[in-house]
Amino acid sequence: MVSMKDIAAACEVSVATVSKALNNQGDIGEDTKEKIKSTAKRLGYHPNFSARALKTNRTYNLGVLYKEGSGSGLTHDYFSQVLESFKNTAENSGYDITFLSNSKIRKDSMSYLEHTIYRRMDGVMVAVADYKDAEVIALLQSEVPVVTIDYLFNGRISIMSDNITGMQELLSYIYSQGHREIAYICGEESLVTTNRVSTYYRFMEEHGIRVRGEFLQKGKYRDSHAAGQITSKLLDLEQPPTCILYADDFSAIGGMNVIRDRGLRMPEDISVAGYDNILIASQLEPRLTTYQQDTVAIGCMAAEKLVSLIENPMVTPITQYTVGGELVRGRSVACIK
Amino acid sequence: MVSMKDIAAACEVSVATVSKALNNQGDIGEDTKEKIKSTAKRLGYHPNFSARALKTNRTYNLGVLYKEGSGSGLTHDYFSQVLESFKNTAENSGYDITFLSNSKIRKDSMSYLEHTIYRRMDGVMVAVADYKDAEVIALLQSEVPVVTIDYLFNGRISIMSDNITGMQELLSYIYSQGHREIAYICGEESLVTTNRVSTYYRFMEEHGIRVRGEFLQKGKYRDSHAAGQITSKLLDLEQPPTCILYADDFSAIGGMNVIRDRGLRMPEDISVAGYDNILIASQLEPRLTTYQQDTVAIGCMAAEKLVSLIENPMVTPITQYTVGGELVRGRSVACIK
DNA sequence: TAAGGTTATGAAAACGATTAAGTAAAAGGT
DNA sequence: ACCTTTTACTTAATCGTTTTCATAACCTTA
Repeated sequence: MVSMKDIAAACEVSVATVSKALNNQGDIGEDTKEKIKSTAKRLGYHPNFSARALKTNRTYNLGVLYKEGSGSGLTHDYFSQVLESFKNTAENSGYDITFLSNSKIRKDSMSYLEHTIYRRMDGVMVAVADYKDAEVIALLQSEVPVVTIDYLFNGRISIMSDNITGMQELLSYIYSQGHREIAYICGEESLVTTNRVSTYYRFMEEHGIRVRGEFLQKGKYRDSHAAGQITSKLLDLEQPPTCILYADDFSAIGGMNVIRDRGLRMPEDISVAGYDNILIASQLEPRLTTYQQDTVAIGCMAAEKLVSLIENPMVTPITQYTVGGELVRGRSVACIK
Repeated sequence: MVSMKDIAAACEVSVATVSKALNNQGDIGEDTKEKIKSTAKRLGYHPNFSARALKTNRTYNLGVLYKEGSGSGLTHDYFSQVLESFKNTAENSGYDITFLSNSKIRKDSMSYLEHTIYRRMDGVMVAVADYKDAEVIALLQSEVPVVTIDYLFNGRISIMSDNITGMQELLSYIYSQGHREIAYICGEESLVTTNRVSTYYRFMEEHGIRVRGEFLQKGKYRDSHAAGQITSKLLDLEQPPTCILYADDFSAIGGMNVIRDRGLRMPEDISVAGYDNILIASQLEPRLTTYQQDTVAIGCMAAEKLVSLIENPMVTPITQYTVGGELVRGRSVACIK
């Protein structure tokens, strides 16, 4: 592997000169600089990242902590889209990304924070379901620059998908179509769920609708089977809802199947709506009404803010950013006015 | 950041002794070793990865090169599952993974190979659609340890999903249900496509069925719209197929919608089958008949072979590994015997 | 008891870069 | 012609490890 020493020897200059020339520091004569650069290319020189990192204490490496209840890992639609966008933005700024491995798996059992320190990551993006995990908290309380996604932690930048507006827009639309008996099958406890559920209650209250206890059901995210079962229960009610709102599109699909199996028509007999606008949502029959979170903007903003925090810690405000989405009017909500 | 020097000072020994003690080298007295280890813990010592990498020339970092035609990035079902499994296995062996960024995006425009060298990655897993890309070829021809997924390159270990058996099992099943007029809408050119198409031809030949030209259609992977259009064409034929086989489940969904829109029933009027068994395949109506590739085994094996190649280059055979999958009998193929 | 063998530890070089400080030569100013 | 400044470089220290070789102390054994 050719190093600066080799270039220095070839050009008969010192290593320091080579370093400065390759880093475009002003201190070097034009001709020498050119000569050094061309021999570097000719010899096939590539800077040694480890050496540079050792000296500068900067790795240009960002950690990604992702863990989610159901263990779907990278196959999670919402997150994998956010991650893809985060990765692209980070790479544009010269940062690579590395996963913070789940300590439970790892042999020598490093914690997230230890892993971060070991690799000397410049910062970490955190997107987890379980913010009560002690290891996650340790990381959030550390000195490491962090941005969180869909979670607020004191003193940390956070990027939030606007679940309040999202839920509001969905409900407004459903309401505008004449629905008053709207059930909501929510997901596991989390900030996202809290925001959505409280918005549901507030919306109902603001529109003078009494929420019946059975209409707010606790389900699981991305579990079509569970959603199907709850849908069954809802349909069995003496006064079933006219519209069921699901925690996400996967759940909606589970519900839709149960509805279809019962010989009910959508949306004539019952309306449904999801959340996320996953790829096949547009291919469902009927086309699903849902809310598309702006995963690209979320990932992009997370990367931008994290990089800014790393490179200009003093001028980077520690705040919460909210990213709106877009209502997708499918054909799964009937107009019953 | 506490370093070995600090521990050495605290224990009144030399840095060399600390290094040996922490790495469990035999050369150290039991009591000193214990003392060093406990002070290391007490002071909150974490080894500096960059320094170690600089000295040992090992980063315990694996590159992942992934690029796919449609630009779906991490949101690609098949790949994200393989990657998840690869990542878990790699982490178990003490390796982290880093994405090889797409050079087109990167500002300073490093090639894949340059990126690999810059980060001094110990090895790379390659999963791309376009194996004609000059940068990909350069990487494959380099000195870097590599495993490829679903592609054969001279002198490289490759992990292949068994598309031949997969296609055969699907076709056998469809055939066993009485179908003879089987159309196949394949994906873009690639080794995977080649394997599947040739298997299709061979199967037909072996069963004495003449393949009609219109029955082999060229589509795109994961493009439900395109698949829908081609489905339309097939249905317009004077003698339409009794079963349409799609390149993947996404495409199948596109086709199913067109079929439904035409008022045809599945599988009574026409049968369909997909490939991949994506998460919602089981939720479709009718439940999709498809073939599930063993993404977990593929990712796991890729990581194992790559690590083995890195750690024991001499005893690691350079061969091709084939990973079988499983036929998923849904309800989308009718028995027409 | 001297020669040889263990065992535990230390000194120092090396990995490949960055960077502060120093220096010689050329250029500029009066 | 002399002093100052600028330019273009070099020297040398440093980052935190690993590793080879040296060394001192102690233990065998003939």
